[in-house]
Amino acid sequence: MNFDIAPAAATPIYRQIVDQVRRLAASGQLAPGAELPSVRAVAQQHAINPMTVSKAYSLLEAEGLLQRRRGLGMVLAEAATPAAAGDKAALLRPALAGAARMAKQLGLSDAEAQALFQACLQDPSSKAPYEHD
Amino acid sequence: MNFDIAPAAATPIYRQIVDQVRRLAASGQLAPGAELPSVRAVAQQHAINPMTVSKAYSLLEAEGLLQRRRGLGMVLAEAATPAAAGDKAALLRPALAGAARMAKQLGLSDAEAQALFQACLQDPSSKAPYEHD
Amino acid sequence: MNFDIAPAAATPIYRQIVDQVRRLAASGQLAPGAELPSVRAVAQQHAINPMTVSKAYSLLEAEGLLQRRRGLGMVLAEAATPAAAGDKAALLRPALAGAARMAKQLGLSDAEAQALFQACLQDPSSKAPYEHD
Amino acid sequence: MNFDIAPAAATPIYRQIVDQVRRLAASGQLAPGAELPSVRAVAQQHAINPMTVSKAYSLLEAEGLLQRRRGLGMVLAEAATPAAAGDKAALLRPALAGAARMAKQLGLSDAEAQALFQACLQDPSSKAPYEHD
DNA sequence: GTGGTCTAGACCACA
DNA sequence: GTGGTCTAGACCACT
Repeated sequence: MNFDIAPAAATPIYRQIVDQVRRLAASGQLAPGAELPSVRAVAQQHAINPMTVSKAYSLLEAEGLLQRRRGLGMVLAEAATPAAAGDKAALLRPALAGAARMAKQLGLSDAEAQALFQACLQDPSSKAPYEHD
Repeated sequence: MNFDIAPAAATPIYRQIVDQVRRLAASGQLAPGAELPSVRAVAQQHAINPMTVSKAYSLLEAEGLLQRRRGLGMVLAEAATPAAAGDKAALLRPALAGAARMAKQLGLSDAEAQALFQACLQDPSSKAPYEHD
Repeated sequence: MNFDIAPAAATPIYRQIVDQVRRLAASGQLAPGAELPSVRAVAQQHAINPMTVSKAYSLLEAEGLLQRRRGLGMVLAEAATPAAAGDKAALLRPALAGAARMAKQLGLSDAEAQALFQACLQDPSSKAPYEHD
Repeated sequence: MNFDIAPAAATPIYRQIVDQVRRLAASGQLAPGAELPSVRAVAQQHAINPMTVSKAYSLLEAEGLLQRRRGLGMVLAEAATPAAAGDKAALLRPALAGAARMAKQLGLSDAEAQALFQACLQDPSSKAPYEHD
């Protein structure tokens, strides 16, 4: 399991992790009982502070999404079943709504905006949103 | 000219202004030479501090998008044609790319994501993205 | 007589005028009794506010360098004889001293700095110093 | 690392900092990855407001010359090689070009101007340029 | 510890 | 009228 982290992005690192776990859990790509990479492993891999990863995990634990298994690290909580389509939509909508407002301000037609989105869906490269210059 | 400001959003106010001017300039809705509302006017209208508005304008000036007409106010730079102000697509793509990655992590199909985006384009309500809790 | 005015520069317009008249008078390029261009002419030629030109002339009058001849406009005061070389140097030194400090911070040798200055002396084009981005 | 700040000069403090960092980066005296003194440290050392320092750093970040290491401080951007930071000559030329035009207006010969510049290079004392009266 | 953001208010300078 | 600059102090967020 790899997190997709952009240290220079505007969204704080701990939040990038939290949001990603939420989404992976909602989609079922992370199954109940599945182990998460250790704090140290994540920290080392992305050259970030272990405290940052730990903070993210702690938040997810407080939320009930993760469980601490002694000596084993964190695993996805058994109760964390994949979400219904509606719930998934709720996690995605804010981002899309923001993009939609931007498209309007840019004077793009709905068709143009959708074409651009389609391109992004097919090409998963490119950077994170809201980066500071 | 009115800015669309959400004081409670996670994105700082000054940045909301900066981003909006960029998009309005790129779309041509703000023509080169056009006057921007005065710092004091914007501040009063949205009940925010003049310095916050001033900060946004200063950044845009440093960026070359705005020019100071001394003692008169700020105008959109003559050189800031919609083309020069940056591709519309370039201003929108980061947000869409981020949303696309989220959709993948949620296990949504491209069609599902597109449908949700379509809904957002037609319903301009809803909140700003990336709000902190 | 033409003033060399850069409306976008950091130094205020009125001060650009004041300093220029001082230098032209010190050098003798503007002789005692010589007429200065009218406020309206300068304002129109450079698309600046007549009040700005007027302010500059008033300051120079208060300084004794200009005299108001009724119906004739401003003329250089009879008492304004060309300055000695030492005085001219005094008007130029601050600018050169600032440039010298910059050269040091840039790690340029004296020879390199002088070569660059020599180039500037021979090519009178290029922009004003201290422009805001 | 110490900044050279003149609180009484006409050039605003934040701009003195910005310009100095630019020059130190261009000269290589500040290497990519090097840490800058903290906002609070600079503020305390020169008895100025932290926001003033912060403003300078923010501008330099927007410019791409500095990068924020969250929670740690600012470092010179990795991409900011002396070359990329802008030609040394480009940073010095505007000041020299302005001085050259002044010299012409003063009726000084190139040799006289050069001699005066030479003196300034050897005597690093003297005041900042463009002080308002 | 770090920087970011905003406020409130002051004073200046320019046109 | 306009924006620019700085201060003092608050609170937040990240590491």
